[in-house]
Amino acid sequence: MSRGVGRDHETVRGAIAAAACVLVAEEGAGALTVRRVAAAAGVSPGRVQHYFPDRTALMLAAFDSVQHAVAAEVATAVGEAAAPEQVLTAVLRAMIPTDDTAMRRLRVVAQFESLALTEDILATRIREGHAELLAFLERLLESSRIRLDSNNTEGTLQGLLATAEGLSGQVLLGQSSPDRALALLQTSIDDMFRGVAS
Amino acid sequence: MSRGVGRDHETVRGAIAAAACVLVAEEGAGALTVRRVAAAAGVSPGRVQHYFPDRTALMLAAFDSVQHAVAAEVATAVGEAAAPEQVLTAVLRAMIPTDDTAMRRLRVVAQFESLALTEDILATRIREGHAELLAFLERLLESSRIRLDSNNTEGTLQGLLATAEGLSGQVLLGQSSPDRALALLQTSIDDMFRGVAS
DNA sequence: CGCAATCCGATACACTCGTATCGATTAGGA
DNA sequence: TCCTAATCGATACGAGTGTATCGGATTGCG
Repeated sequence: MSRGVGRDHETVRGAIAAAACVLVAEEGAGALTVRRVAAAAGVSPGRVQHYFPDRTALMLAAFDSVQHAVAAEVATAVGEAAAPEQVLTAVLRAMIPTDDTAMRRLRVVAQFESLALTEDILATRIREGHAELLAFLERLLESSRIRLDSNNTEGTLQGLLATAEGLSGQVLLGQSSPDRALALLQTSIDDMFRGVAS
Repeated sequence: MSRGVGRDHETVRGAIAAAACVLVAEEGAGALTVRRVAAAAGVSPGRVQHYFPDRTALMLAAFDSVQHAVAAEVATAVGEAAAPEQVLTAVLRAMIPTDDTAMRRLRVVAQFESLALTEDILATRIREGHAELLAFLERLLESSRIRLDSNNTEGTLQGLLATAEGLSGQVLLGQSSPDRALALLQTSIDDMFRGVAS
């Protein structure tokens, strides 16, 4: 079944999109090309063209691929934690790359974020994902007995997310080691939980 | 004096680099091309080629252009402030884009940061600039009577810078309004100055 | 068994890219 | 004055790009 109608469309699409992601991680967003993605996936350029009509469609599929990977990472971080505070901490720590795979994944995310400054469709999707994560964390804290100070849960969470994103960028650029970034993030989290009537 | 030896080399180079910056701000890093930069600068492609031997040289010149603009912005922010706390606050607030020009400037910085994930030379220069800013702020606070808590001035500053960078990214992506980002940044700064023996 | 739909490789075309090169023009020092 | 070096525009070439198109191969349904 190497040809014909029998192929699982979504499987092939996903494999090509995944190959596109590792290509972006290693060579940047400028490598998002039909022929180079085909080479990275070990596939003929015609096949890539068959599954993705546009270069834009290829780009969006690659973005969906990382976004799903990030969502899965967050899900496992949530699953391993018990108390709401631990969930929040786990999610935030997952935004700091420590091993190679997280490094690659976050490099891809960074590349797409810079692409989003030009491509409006990407910006919209990133905004949606960001809002979804924020809402999830907000519900998490509000449904628990945890009440952050200054009755401004959303703002506090947004600040924490910004800190984690900034630290992630510092690690990606080699300005800070992963351990140092994790430590700084932890102090920010602790500062937030301090002065809280738990 | 439109031709010949009389031209001021650095002036022309700077003008082309500046045009390259606005091009990157509007169309992304993928627009960093000899011909497109020439068109944006209102200049023949041959002239751009004369002043920049490589595409890499053009890229580095454009990066130097924004870096100098950022340094100038920081300098004015420092000049307008009096007390060291005000200087720190002014520098951090300058990292959040409020008007169009700051928006464009920080968009360019973001594009170059994503390029730096692939181009090592850019990453080195960004690291140097970042370290320089960090050292400046550290000297500023240590030379004054201000002593931050936990005798960890550098770490605290790095955390604040990460927060400002993260908030800047959120504003660039439209996830947060400039006013909201400024407010969140201010609370982070206030939280830091709280519990300090001033 | 047909046969239509899908899958896939190959080719072609028009374009843009970086870069090399040539010739003309101009300014300023010998 | 004249001549060298700098400046600049134009052209050319090979490589790589997105995309359209064609033909063959394969599968599953009627």
